[in-house]
Amino acid sequence: MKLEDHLVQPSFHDEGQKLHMHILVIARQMDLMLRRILKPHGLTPPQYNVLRILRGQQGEPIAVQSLAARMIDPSSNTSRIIDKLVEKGWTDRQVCPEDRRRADVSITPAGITVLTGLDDPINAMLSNSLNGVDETTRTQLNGALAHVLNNTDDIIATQN
Amino acid sequence: MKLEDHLVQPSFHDEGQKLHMHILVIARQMDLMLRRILKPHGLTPPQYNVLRILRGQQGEPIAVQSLAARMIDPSSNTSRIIDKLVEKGWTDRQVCPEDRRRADVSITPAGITVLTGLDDPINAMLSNSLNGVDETTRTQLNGALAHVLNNTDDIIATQN
DNA sequence: CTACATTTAATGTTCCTACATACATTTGGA
DNA sequence: TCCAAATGTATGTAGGAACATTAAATGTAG
Repeated sequence: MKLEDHLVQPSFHDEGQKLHMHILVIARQMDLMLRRILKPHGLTPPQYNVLRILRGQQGEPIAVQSLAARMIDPSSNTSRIIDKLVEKGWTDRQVCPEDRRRADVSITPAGITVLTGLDDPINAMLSNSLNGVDETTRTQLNGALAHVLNNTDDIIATQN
Repeated sequence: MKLEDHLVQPSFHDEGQKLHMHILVIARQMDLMLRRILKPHGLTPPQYNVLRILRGQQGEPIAVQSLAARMIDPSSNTSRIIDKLVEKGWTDRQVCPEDRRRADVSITPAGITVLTGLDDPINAMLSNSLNGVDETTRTQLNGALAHVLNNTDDIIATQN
């Protein structure tokens, strides 16, 4: 199904607008696919994102704000996302002794187990979604998108 | 700011994963920029999306389900989005005489006026965000992303 | 023409998000 | 030492999104 069919539109006359729409629609689809995989495990995409970051810490606890900075959506309400994960026993949170304002967060063995079970289906999904896009093209895409990201960063910084 | 800095990650070893993250982060940024432009006008991105589709109809009313099919996020709660737009006087909704299950929706002159005022800032934002990406590259990107969209469509259809 | 299925839109409900605000703690200067 | 500002996290609140359910109208088979 082409973008034009998704949006039931005869054609785009502007490659830029089409690109914009492609990015939005694909991001939407990726989110949808991810949610469907995560749902049976009682996880949302931001919660999964947090667990992934914590696993990447290899046991080293991390402050809430550093977690937030690493998230795909940095405006997420990190405290409450952690709440949910603590409830389920997948993360630990405790007051940092050196600075009692801070909360040190880390992943539990149970959290690791959940993630491990998710690795295969999610990697499969990602790899399938890029089927037929060869390595060279992927690199080119990333190059161009890095450019776009730079631009959007500037725009957002200017708005602030 | 590179993707690696956004996610405070030293590097990606996999172009596919990087591409995935690029799409998610950029989509997120585009949504943020759009929301900031729309907010003073009391519009959300899905509401704006609906108004754009209605304007494209050139006066021809459209059923709620057709509207939903044209939206970037087709799972949106179209009825309630229209509620908001009707409240503000930017759309009309009336029962379709031929099939009284249907609701015919159209944009009002006031709605057109709002959109007209938004055209310039939004086009500027879009064009700025693609600064430095030449036409050839845009076309290449769209080609590759069309491929990705095909794949995600398949995956989602299979999940259903 | 009646009963039942299907279609279309609206609504109920629960959870999540965005944004603002509050609270506790630390820091740095007078 | 004391106090104002800054910092780090949590929470209050309003609104939106996701998903299921309902209600009304139409289609269809017998």
